[in-house]
Amino acid sequence: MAYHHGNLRAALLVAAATAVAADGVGALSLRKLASQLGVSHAAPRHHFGDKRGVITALATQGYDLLAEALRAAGEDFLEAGVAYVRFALEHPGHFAVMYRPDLVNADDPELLAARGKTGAALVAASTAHARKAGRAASEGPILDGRIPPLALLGWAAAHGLSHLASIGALDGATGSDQDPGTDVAVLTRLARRTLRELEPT
Amino acid sequence: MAYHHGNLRAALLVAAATAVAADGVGALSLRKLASQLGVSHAAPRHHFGDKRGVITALATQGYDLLAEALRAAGEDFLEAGVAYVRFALEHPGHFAVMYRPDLVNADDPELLAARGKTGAALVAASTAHARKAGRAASEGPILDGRIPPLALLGWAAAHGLSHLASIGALDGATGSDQDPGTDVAVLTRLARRTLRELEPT
DNA sequence: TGTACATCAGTGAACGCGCGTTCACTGATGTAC
DNA sequence: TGTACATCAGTGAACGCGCGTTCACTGATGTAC
Repeated sequence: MAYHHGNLRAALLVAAATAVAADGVGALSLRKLASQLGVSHAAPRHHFGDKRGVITALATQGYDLLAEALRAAGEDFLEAGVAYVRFALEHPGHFAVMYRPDLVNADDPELLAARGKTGAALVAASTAHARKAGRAASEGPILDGRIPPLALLGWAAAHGLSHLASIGALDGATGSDQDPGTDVAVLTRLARRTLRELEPT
Repeated sequence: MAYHHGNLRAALLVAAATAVAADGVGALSLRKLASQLGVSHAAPRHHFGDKRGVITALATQGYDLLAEALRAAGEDFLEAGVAYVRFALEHPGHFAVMYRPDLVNADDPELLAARGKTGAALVAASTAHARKAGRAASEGPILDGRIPPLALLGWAAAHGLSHLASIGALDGATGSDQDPGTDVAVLTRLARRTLRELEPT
């Protein structure tokens, strides 16, 4: 074991995401993370300042990953919603922390930038949807703080599905024979089937 | 101060709901609750056994309250959704704990009964909706674990709106001049406007 | 009406625990010359 | 190529804190007779 870990910052974020996913953010302990990585318990301080800093960095990474997933879905409302749900299922540790403003440094510039990227991707997808539905003109602008009802509905539905799925509330709701449990594919299919109800016909 | 509080169980639940709403469930401390009520820190043990018991009782009370609110909304899909959102806004402490299966005694019979009542009320509302939309026959049964896509969409949307609103993510999304903040009425109106998109026309 | 007794509700001292944080430190790395 | 020095990354001992829980206890209440 070298004196310098070499990659401690990234390794801590991976360990933190895993720990939060497993036991919830309330059980997150810097000491546990450090010992898992074979490092002194004071080492994280160097990279994140304090515990809040670790959580802030995890949330920031989550927003970056989500923004990228939304961007990859293209300007497609349905696919963006599905990507949102899939992100929550595949990155439960990040997701759990992204909507906990009480646990992060609210004015961290990197956090704000990453969150802004996610917001822009959501707006892009809903703009495309509004255009497709031919309702853009009657709905007013999106960027000044108003969100078209249908776009908000889509976001809320994707978010609700994500949250419900992440806590296991949808287990048994798929009609599938196998226990869905953590089966991302099954739940993704459920999300697609559900969100399809919002597509303009 | 009488030796017997007389109403300690109920008072503890009120204090717990307030504390969770204010600082999150992670900051919940039995010692703080007890001292707020002017009671020894070991007193809660008599009524709830341990901390998990307190949280379980809070979740149970939450499900009871929600089931009653849904029932009061009648078998009306839109109003049930609005009631769901309003419940989350008016009882944030309960709501925060109802979807945290990791924090409760999973097999507590009273919890299961109360949760079952809520589930039944949700099913009733979505059954009514399916009937209204004239799609019941093609959607298959609801009670055997399958949920019609549109009903799931409604639940997910209501849940997503509730969760997003409860963490302040919708502040500024209403288009209202005033800062919505904790304004239940404004957010309820937003929820109604949003969920209306799901109504059969 | 009174007495004995069981049960219920709350006390307060004590325990051990894991935690985040602080601090002076040391080993490793990079850079200027 | 070698040396000096600044900076970066991680150490490990120590601190105080609030917490949940345990335990023997005491005061209050209800009930049987």
